[in-house]
Amino acid sequence: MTDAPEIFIDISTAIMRVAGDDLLCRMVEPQDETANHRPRLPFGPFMPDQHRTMEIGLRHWVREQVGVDLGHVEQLYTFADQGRLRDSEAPDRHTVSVGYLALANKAASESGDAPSLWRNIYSFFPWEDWRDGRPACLDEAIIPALDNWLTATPEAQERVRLAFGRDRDQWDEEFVLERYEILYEAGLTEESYLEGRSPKPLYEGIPGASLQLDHRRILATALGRLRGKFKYRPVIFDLMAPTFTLTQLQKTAEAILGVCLHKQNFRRMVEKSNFLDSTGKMEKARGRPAELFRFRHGDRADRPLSGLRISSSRPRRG
Amino acid sequence: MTDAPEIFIDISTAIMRVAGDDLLCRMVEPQDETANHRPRLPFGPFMPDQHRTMEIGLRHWVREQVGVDLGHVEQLYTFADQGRLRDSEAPDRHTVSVGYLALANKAASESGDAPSLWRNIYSFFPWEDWRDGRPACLDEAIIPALDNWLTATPEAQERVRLAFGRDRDQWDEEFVLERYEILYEAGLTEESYLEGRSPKPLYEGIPGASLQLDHRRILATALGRLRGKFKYRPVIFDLMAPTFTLTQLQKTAEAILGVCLHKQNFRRMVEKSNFLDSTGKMEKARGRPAELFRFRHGDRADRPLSGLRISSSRPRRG
DNA sequence: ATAATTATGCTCAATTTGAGTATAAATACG
DNA sequence: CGTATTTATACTCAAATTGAGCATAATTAT
Repeated sequence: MTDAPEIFIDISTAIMRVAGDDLLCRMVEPQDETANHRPRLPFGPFMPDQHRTMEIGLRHWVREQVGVDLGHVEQLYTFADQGRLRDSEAPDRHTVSVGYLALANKAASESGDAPSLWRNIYSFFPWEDWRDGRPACLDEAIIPALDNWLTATPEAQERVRLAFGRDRDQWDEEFVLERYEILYEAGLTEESYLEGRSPKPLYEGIPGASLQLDHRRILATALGRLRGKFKYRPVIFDLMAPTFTLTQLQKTAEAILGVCLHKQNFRRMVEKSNFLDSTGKMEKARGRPAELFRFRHGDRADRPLSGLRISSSRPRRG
Repeated sequence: MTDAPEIFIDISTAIMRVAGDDLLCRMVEPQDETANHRPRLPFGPFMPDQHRTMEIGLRHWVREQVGVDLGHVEQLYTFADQGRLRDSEAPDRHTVSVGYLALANKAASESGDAPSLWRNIYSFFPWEDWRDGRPACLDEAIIPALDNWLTATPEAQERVRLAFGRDRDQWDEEFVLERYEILYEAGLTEESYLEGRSPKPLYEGIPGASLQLDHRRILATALGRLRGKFKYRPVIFDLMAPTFTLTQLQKTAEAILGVCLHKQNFRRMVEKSNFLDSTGKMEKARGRPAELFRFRHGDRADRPLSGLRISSSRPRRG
């Protein structure tokens, strides 16, 4: 065994929040000119001398860089491929990147925080939002560009078909990372171009903002994980205010999944799940007032919020 | 920002295989006397100079240490808590541990490999095997010991109830890691004693062999992940021979889940999933011959093997 | 007053699930 | 040779769940 060379570990966190119909992620704006003006996630090195665990390290950097109050925190994945995280200041450094998903407590994060730093997650992945029907960018830009790439790379055919709906409407909303990776490999992201993977800026017709380093990859992992996880664990309540209406809960679920749900069936499923306590109160808004509910902690918490299998009443809305 | 101190990364792999009714994991026997004679998983340092990705590094160490042919490979988790991976030779070193799950191709791994190095996974987690009914060790040793711990640690009550069946038979077979972590924290594993977390060897009444370093923790993560994953992705076929009967497939599913399944319903579900092609052949054994099937690759592969929600016809057998 | 809007209650057919019973095709063994 | 045993497979049936929609209630907007 040769002795191992020096390695640095970066911890990056995708902090999510919901506001109205939008799923938001907290950004840090670039501070210098070298970084191409792209935003980034809060991140910093893991320092085992000062941080007993990585989660402690993560909370340290989040507090220091964005000061958001975190609820649920979950490790996503450790990325170590060389060439996907090149630091422009130290290109030879070996860096491994550990990505985390964190949910911001809604009440705490809405007060006194620069709202412009919270970006709609679908501004980075426009093809993932099907709430207004199939995203136009798929047929207008992405599929043609991928078809073009596939003529040169026929062995990727199967992967592409699996990730981007075979036949027609077979779209697994959890394959967020796989779709982003395909676009990266096909040279259809700004990141692939900047990292020298694509000779020409093929990404220019493709919508979706890019981020620094591998942060968009981490964000894709975070969205995919959140979409999967909230189907069988009640993490969605971390994104809600202390009390909420069933419509607000549904809008949150739809923002996460990027799909519309059948209202009456959503209500039926949620009621049966036994996760809600009714406060007697009502929320007044436009039409008939809606009852306000509260998440039932402890007791039966952490039971699968089962049945949240989408029934996706397609278009509508808009 | 202080500059970060030197860190080493270990990659450890739980390689799984099925033989008959047993789910096996490949071990490496300790080579010196210092290591307390406990077995370990194949592992080695991540060397970014030589390995472009961690998966390449993993395959390198696996080839060198055990020479098993790997099928599906999947990253599990990155553990970084200080004090859970102390190397007796270098106690001050900062080591981060990345765990992987790998499935051994059955055909390849059965030939010419020391069978004694493949250990039944339930020898490390006897409380996870419910195929013969509720494991006796739960009521005889584990629950009483945990109750004892809970009197000193009442805040853990909820966690314990969630992981180890509340009321009666509510047991989520995917919470393998959480259960192991609770036992570790309660001082009921050999690891907690050796790492100085438990002053007295409380683990002595609790069945289940221990491993070196944090390898049993990685193994718990691997089992939990496998139990979850094969319900919605067809990874189970990586554990099968090229052709197999439905009973063999079911035995494999039961070995993974640690639970018995209803035979007719399992058959119905598998047939509807469209994953199988029938070879015309028959397997002769004891009773009526069974048809041999083959996994249908490509075409519809990687569709959720949905409906593999256990119906668990409890005891029987034995 | 009436339209528009939102919430909620209820129905109904189709499908899926859980738990069997029944029968078929082999071997084991006296 | 015949009968028990073993294993595989086919089929049934009620209960529960799902997908889709209709109907009605309680507000605000005009």
